[in-house]
Amino acid sequence: MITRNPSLTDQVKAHIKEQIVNDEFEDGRIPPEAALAEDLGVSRTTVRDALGKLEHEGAIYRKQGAGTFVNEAGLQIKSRLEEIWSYEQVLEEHGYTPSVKILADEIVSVNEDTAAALGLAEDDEVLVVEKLFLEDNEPVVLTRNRIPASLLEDAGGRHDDLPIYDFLEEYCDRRLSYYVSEVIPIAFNTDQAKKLGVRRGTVGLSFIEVGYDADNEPVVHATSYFRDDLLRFRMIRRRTNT
Amino acid sequence: MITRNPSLTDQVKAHIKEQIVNDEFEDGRIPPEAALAEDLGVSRTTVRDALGKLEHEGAIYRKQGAGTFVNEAGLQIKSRLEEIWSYEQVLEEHGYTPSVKILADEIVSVNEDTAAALGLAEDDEVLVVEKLFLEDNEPVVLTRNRIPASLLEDAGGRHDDLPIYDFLEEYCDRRLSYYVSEVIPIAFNTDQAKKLGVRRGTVGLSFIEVGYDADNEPVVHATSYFRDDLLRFRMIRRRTNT
DNA sequence: AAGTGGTCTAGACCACTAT
DNA sequence: TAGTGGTCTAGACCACTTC
Repeated sequence: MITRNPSLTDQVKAHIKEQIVNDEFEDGRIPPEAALAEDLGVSRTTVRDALGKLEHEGAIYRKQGAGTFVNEAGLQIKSRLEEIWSYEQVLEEHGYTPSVKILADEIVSVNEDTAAALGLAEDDEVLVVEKLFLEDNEPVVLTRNRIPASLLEDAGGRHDDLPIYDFLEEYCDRRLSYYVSEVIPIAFNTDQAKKLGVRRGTVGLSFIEVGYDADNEPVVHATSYFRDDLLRFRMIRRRTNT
Repeated sequence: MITRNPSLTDQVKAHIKEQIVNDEFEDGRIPPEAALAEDLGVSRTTVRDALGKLEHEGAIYRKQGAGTFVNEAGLQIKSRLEEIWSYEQVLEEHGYTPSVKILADEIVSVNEDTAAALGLAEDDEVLVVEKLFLEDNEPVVLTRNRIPASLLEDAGGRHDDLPIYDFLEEYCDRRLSYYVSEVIPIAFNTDQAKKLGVRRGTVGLSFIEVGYDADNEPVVHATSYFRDDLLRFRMIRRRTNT
């Protein structure tokens, strides 16, 4: 069930983004919205939506009355915390060729934390998949995903090499919509340190998160651990007028 | 120079948010956009913009063809990393009555890191303000802000008790627009531990960030340290279609 | 005064969900 | 099939910056 017809807005966004990356705008100044709309044969609203997304990503900034400009500093940011989706992708953006090692892939009884996170009963079962992401044989990220066994349509076969969101679409017919993540600094314990190839007590970042599908149902409980010396996250924090 | 006339969109957003908080929608179902538009006497576009902001905040979720619903889980999230602006506010949301202690407030020669972050020359000067945020006499957050001395319009007087963004507006005529933040786990050193009232080597979270004004000029270099045992951050990570 | 982004309207049509 | 959110248009007027 593949859907996806890039919206006009996304096409416009991609088009402008490409011109930005290729440095096709003089002095980093992007043409007026009205001009872009006419050139591309779309309405100004469509152009504005596209520019709004680019602004949110940090690729451009706008000044009322003055114009729209390329944000050189914003373009440099990699590993944006708000946008991470697959760790393969994150590592690739860092210029590495990542590999993945499956450390565990089994169906077990749910533990207390996961049951609470996913709203399961004590005696429910979950599929636990533990993976290690490496770059040049150096471990960088350790993840553990827990998915309710009741969601699995097909219990057999090799499938653990898929990114978690692909797995959920493929084998559970659920589309991951967003995560609520807790950001936690930790000193790795013996097990984590061994898997990540560092000394016990080394400090790193971790996430504890719950992923929700389009119906706002929790579908995955995940914990991730990162080597701070190899991967560091950034984010753009904007003013909100609550 | 006070501007600010809440836009129609923001008024609509606040109105709907209030109804959500007061649990005025049956079964967590929010009325159709067309109905809201008619009831409030605004266009559907305005309603959609307002709902879009609420969705981004995690207060609601939408399902094409089905409707718009209250996101009970999303409403519970406090201390959203993307939305932090003042630490006083963060602590208040946690139910504390925060106090602030000024540990330093002086003009000094810039160091290498700050010069690079703010694009200053070697011999430039910066105003350094170090603050400790406490709840019930218990330290929670330690921050150090560095602002180019050249931005200061008024060098004298007491002003260090203002939140950094108010200070920048008041004394530098600059409006802080966004931060680019690096999220780093650390083991506190002797100095940090002493100020935060924990043992040396305690693990905590830290930010290193650069704040930009409306003209996209860097105006502040900040470092912050958090006690993980007292304050923990969460965030909503959404899918992006690149 | 001219030009630019910001807000808002009214309406059309499409994609998807529910029944 | 009816109802809902998603996309897009065309145009008006406002707020602000620049010259």
